[in-house]
Amino acid sequence: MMDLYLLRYFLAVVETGSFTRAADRTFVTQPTLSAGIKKLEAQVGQPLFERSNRRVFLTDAGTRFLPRAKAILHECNLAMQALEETATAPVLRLGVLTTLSNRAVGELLARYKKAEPKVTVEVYDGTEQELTNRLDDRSLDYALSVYRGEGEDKALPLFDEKYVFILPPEHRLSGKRSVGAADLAEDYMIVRSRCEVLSETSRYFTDQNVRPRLVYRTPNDSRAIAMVAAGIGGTVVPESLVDERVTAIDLSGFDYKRKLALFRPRYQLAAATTQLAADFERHVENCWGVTGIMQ
Amino acid sequence: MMDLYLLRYFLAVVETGSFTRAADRTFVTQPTLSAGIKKLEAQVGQPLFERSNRRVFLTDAGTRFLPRAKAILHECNLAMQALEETATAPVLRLGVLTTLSNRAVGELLARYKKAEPKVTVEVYDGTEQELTNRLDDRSLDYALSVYRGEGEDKALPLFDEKYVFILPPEHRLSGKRSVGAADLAEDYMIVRSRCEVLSETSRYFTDQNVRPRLVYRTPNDSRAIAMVAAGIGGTVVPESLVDERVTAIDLSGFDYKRKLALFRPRYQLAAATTQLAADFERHVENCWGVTGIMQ
DNA sequence: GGAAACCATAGATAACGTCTATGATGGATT
DNA sequence: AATCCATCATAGACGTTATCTATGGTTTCC
Repeated sequence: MMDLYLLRYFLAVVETGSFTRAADRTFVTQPTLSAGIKKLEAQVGQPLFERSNRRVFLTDAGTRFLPRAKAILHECNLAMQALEETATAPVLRLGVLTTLSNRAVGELLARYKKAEPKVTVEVYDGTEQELTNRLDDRSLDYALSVYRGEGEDKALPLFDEKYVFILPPEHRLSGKRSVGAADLAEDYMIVRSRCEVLSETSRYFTDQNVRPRLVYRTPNDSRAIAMVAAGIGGTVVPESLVDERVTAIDLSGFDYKRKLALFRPRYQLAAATTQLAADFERHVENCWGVTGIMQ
Repeated sequence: MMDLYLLRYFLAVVETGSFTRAADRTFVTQPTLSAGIKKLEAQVGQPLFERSNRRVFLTDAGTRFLPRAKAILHECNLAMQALEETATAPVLRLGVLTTLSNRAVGELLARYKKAEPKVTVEVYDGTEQELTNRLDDRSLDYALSVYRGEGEDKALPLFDEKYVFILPPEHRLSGKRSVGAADLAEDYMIVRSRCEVLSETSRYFTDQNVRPRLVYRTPNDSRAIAMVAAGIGGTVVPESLVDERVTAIDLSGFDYKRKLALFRPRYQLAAATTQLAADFERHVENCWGVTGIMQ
């Protein structure tokens, strides 16, 4: 495990181009800094600098490490800032799975806002794992994500939805109700890199000896749908993501579905917010309950 | 500055609920861990645990610190992983300002993909500051962001666009070409928390003694627009974000514009990628040049 | 050729992290 | 009520570490 003071030495060398100037900047002597860099290189297991003719250059490992070192120290600063901030007015911090429909989430929260105009909802995107982690580390209160059988103390089950394949409206297949993998053999595929059924989708095609050409990959579903609408290719999405800019068709034999849930806080809420939380949970259940999204 | 080994002690205490068990988990003795927690509390300047009747509870500061401590150690793990990863096939890492139109960016990249089908483009969202930081720390190659007069070595200037106010189509003002602040005095305001002209927007209304009610705040522009379309309120957006779900009107006297630019790599590209980069820059200039977005 | 600049090593030393031993406190048991 | 047990805090000892000064080795500049 590396030491933060060594990261400071490392960044000082990168910024100054010299061990001697870096030592000045970090208020130690040059031999101390030299030994510190040596120690850091031992900790990470490979050289970070190439010393050549009294000059210092980053190695490939050093270049790769540099943004990470900055991120670590940035997180440390955020940690100190978090401690310094005065407690702000309480808000509801809601995580939302990136693959959820913006429109559906917007409508859900619009209705909630009408019912509870004083509540501030902070919305955070994330992958399943990110949302789970943030619930665990208490940086989120609630999360809308995929249900995987968690107990009722952790999750309020919501509705099911299936996956469909979306295409530009002018696509030759856009009038069809359902197609097979072979129908898409010559088509372009857009990859939503955060799709829950990414590997299933891949297997669906490879099992039928079909290999659509991958032309674009993005974690941002709105961008993926925009790319479909723009005509660059098609992609698999949960049904609720379909909008009027694209055409949805079924994939024969692709029967995967996902069930959503509202994940509950993993810590004891303050007394002042338990009623607010209960109201929020009821609202979500009313709007997105097991019978589907309320129209 | 805090020490990482102390963060490990801290998390062990949180996870086990006890200094003694945390000491076991971190392979030190209980007095060592106790002193370590004391040292960490000195470093951060406030108590993180409340010791009460031989039990340990997180203080408010400790609760606030916990996700940050986890994030720091997570970044350290990412740093180590980054060093361990073998060099992957080179890609073009493009940062895109969160307030850019998904549709416009999608079309830009769709055209590029047609011209250069073999290039993998990784797209990352961020605020201006985040994109600048990531260009600086070399975790992005290019970025599409707001131009603020940077030199040609850093940025390729693109087109201008103005800001407009968007409303749900059925709004009473939606037929008008232009409105004043007073016309919106009783309306609801959605805040795109990453808008470049957030403070100017606030000042526009307060200068005219108007205080629209803030009902929703989100960093996600797609969600903000979905909320407008859902009828919850209106918001200020750059013109290119307007789509058919909403109505755009001008705000009288709100003359702010933004100029976009393609920000260039802040390091020497490898020889193998200089041609690719030049092609990409030309593509962007052709599509989003100073005359506006190519239709 | 000598001076200057810069990184690496050696040895000394103060500071540090950890140990054992023990104290203080409160709850559980008898 | 007395005793035992569990747990955190403190004290002192000690091995290790981070930093210092001194100096060596190499390269560049004048």
